Amino acid sequence: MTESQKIAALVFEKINKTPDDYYKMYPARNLSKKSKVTRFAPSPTGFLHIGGLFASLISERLAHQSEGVFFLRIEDTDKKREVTDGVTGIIQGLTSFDIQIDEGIIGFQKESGDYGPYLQSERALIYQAFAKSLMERGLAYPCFCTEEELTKIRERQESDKLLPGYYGNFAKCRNLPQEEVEQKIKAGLPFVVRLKSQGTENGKIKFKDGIKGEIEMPQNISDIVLLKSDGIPTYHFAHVVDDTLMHTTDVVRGDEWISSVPVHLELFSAIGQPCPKYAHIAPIMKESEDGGKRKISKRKDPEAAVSYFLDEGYPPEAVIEYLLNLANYNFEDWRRQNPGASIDEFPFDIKKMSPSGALFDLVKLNDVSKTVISQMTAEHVLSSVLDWSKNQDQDLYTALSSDPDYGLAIFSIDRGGEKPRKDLVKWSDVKNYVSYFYDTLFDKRYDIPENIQKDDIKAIVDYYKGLYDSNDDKDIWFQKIKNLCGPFGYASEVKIYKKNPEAYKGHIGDISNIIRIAITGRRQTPDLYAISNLLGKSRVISRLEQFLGFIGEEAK
RNA sequence: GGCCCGUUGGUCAAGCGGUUAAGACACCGCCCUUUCACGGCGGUAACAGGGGUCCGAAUCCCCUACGGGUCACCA
Repeated sequence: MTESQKIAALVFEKINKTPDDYYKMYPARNLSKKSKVTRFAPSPTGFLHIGGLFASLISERLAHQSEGVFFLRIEDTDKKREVTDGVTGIIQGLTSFDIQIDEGIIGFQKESGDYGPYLQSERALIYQAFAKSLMERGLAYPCFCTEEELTKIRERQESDKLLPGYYGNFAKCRNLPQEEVEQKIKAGLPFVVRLKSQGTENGKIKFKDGIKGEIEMPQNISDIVLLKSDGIPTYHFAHVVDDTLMHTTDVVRGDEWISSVPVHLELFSAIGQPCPKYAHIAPIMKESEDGGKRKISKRKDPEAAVSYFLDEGYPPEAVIEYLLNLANYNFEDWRRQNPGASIDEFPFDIKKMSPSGALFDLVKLNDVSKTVISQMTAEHVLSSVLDWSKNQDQDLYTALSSDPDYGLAIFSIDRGGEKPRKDLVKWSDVKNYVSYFYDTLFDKRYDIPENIQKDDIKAIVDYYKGLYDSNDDKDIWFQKIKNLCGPFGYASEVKIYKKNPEAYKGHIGDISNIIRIAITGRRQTPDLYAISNLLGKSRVISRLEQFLGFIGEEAK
């Protein structure tokens, strides 16, 4: 028995499995060569972040486009930062946005797949077996340095402007004699397990990142911590062990990890396994207070949490489309050519991802969302609004659910066809959009144009009230409005007005607008004829009377 | 500070040694139109700066500036 083996046996006396045992337990996946295995591996430290959704979306696309597997692993190795319900929040977030998880943690205390457990806190023995093997081979060692000692080292390195880290002469425990290790362990001193780095000061490593391209960096020379004093691994070690055992082929993660790639590469080589392909994605940014860019932050920006978009009532698919847009510039073109196609058919290409961080553009999201909603069926809109309003707007929910057919009729106006309207950006816009259809919701706020005299408005509405007949077909109805123009000094067609604007007070548009406002309160609505029909004669008349009363008050 | 990454209109971006430097959003104008919207047409607006290499540079190289990341028993 070598000295290293003796120390390993002492440190890990209860560990009797070897990495080989685990390789047998978790054999290669039965997938074709081109199939990618990807994962999302968040720590449950809060809600699902928009960046996390972005990374999962990309990972999921990569896997499912290649008939591979996308799994969810939870990195709960830091109990201090953990949040109750963190895991549930992440799963709910992913499910709301229709990210299909094939394997791993798939629900509350629910797991599926042959490569588990997928909760890192339940994998302690596995990491320890790998650490033991490294120690036996002299590639890891126990370190008894206290926090104070480490702080001192760091301070010295800072003041002497040396490379920070536990390496070279600073690595006091790197070559402790066996007897001393033995004695300290028997004395019950706490210790961590460190990598005995084989890197050299001037050595370089090269790797190819799927997004950033060729990158050259100095080798890792630091004896980083593998196992913390509680026996739980650090991220670095867990990543290497897990992604080896779970046969991950492509690791997609935020580019804050790029500087630890040298560590990961050394770790893979230490356990003698190939490393996966890496793709480091740039963070989603936000315009900062001083006009610059900064990473979108959980604390400052509500939109950092994906729940924000759900609460606001953005359809999940709109957010996904926007994100896809950010990921691949050609997505928009594809969508235009394939309206209605499932995003599964979009040939997502990781090489098309930008190496630099994009500003989150709410205005653009709004545009995408408008288009998405405009292409939904009335049934889809109604059920989505119902779902949303149930938790977010009781009054709206009560009104809509009281008569689903009526609601359906409302959302059917001007929907479908070649050029659907794009009035709705998100479900929270709906109340304002439908309020005039419901006496309980109607706000009676009239948006009256300034350029028309109150007396005219009053007279026009009064006159219209007299000639409105719910039995008229659309042409007759419209002809009546046209006929109304002349007597009040308005042109019955826009063209006529434009030829000779001086001759008129305005044109038929102004007249229709007044009627529109009288009935609905607002200047922008879909087809007024359809609205009137839905409202029914008595309500149209009473609306007109209500308006007349209002404008009478105003005149005083 | 060391090490990495990045920088094309307001925003997202195409571009891979020769282009009138695409397209989308936003903005403006016109047309269509019973309003608004939708749609159509058009417009304003960009290669961070400086050096090279080359007949020729947004594109290749170097420097500078700015932005971001990272240097934990956090992920």
